[in-house]
Amino acid sequence: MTSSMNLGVDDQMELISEYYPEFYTKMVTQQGEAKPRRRRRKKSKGEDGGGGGGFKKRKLSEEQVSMLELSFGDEHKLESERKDRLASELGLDPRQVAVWFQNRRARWKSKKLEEQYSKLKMEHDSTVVEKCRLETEVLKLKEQLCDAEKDIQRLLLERCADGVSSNSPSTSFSVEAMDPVPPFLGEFGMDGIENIFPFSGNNYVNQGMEWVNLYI
Amino acid sequence: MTSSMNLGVDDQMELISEYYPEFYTKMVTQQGEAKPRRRRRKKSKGEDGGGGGGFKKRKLSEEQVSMLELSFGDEHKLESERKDRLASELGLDPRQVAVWFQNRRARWKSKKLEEQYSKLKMEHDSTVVEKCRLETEVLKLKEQLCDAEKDIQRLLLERCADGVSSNSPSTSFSVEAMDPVPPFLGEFGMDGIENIFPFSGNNYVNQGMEWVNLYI
DNA sequence: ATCGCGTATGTAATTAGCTAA
DNA sequence: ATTAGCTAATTACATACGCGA
Repeated sequence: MTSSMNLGVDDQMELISEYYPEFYTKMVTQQGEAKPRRRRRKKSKGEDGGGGGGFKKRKLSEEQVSMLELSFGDEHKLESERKDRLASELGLDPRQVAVWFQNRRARWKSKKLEEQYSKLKMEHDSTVVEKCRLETEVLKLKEQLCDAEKDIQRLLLERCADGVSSNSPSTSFSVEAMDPVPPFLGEFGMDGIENIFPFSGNNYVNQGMEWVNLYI
Repeated sequence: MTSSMNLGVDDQMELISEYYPEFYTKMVTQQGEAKPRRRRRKKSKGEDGGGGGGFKKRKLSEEQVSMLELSFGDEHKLESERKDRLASELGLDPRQVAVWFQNRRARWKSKKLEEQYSKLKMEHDSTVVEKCRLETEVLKLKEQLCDAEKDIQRLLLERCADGVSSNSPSTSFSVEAMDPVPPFLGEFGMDGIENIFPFSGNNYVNQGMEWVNLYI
């Protein structure tokens, strides 16, 4: 509806012939068929290829494509020399070869991107599983720690109760033990415990059992 | 120049409009000039036989595109009715409108995919960070648990040493009275031990249970 | 600096295969 | 069974950018 018809038919034909120069079109057919009046191409396969109104054969032959693929596999870049060689070998215009490579690179890129996506997806999923596992482990450990703390409190109370007379050089512990112990050993809260039990040094963990000597 | 000499002008137009619908759409925008004659294309691909001339401008005008975008924003699918309406409003072949929508959907899809990728990437990264945090937390908790366990061992030894003379097994249970720990202790068959050490029997004991033998 | 070339990106159009009305 | 519309892949062209002689 917009203007469009300000060009004459000749001009349009000129444009057509410029746009679709024969070298890629292999043209043809020119079937004398009367008029494709109004008809939309009755697609279905054969019609076009055979002689229906097909103007051009834009599709590359299988051989051409496989050759191009082979070359692409060697190297995604296309130097002039290779381009010209391929073009003459395959009977194509160098321009076609160049365009094919451009498009092939684009395709390769998006496929690559898709691969990366699914790779990342896998990685992510397994990381999520790991994270869940760690979360439950943390919960379990916290619970255990809580229980252990309760045991310690119990033992301390017990000792405090019947150990007043005994030789424990650290009666002060008992007093300290009465302090409100942090109900839940905080994420980083060994401090409370250490204050209460100064005998549990930081590093004795490494060696393990020397402390036994103190009591044996 | 091409092979259409045996078709009348009308037929040519029909073919043209069928295969190259863009020819009766824009062209305009080309500053009025009836004949876009000779070269504009600098050169390079120049060859192009024939007559050089013109350019094609197959691009849709901005107005057309923005209209289409608007419509696409409303709804990605395109019903016939809308297609025809748009086509006549924009002076395009319905086929063009359909093609535009198809391509637009494809673009939209790949953009969407890209978004999803970066979203997943973000998510993944933050999950990895979380996982690291959890790992260190697990280590810390294990250490704390180990320390607590050692304290318990020490206290038990202490109690044993003290209590040989006057141990009141019931005293420890008085402590237990104030312990609201639910007795879900038996998971790992600690029954015998719990009788002796009625602490919250939990898995944490399992880790270093060997020492218990010393007292049994 | 300009030009030529290759590349990257975006868009238009075509084709083949599939599906549903 | 035909037909229209869709997706996915292809082919082609244009435009813009970078680089090197």
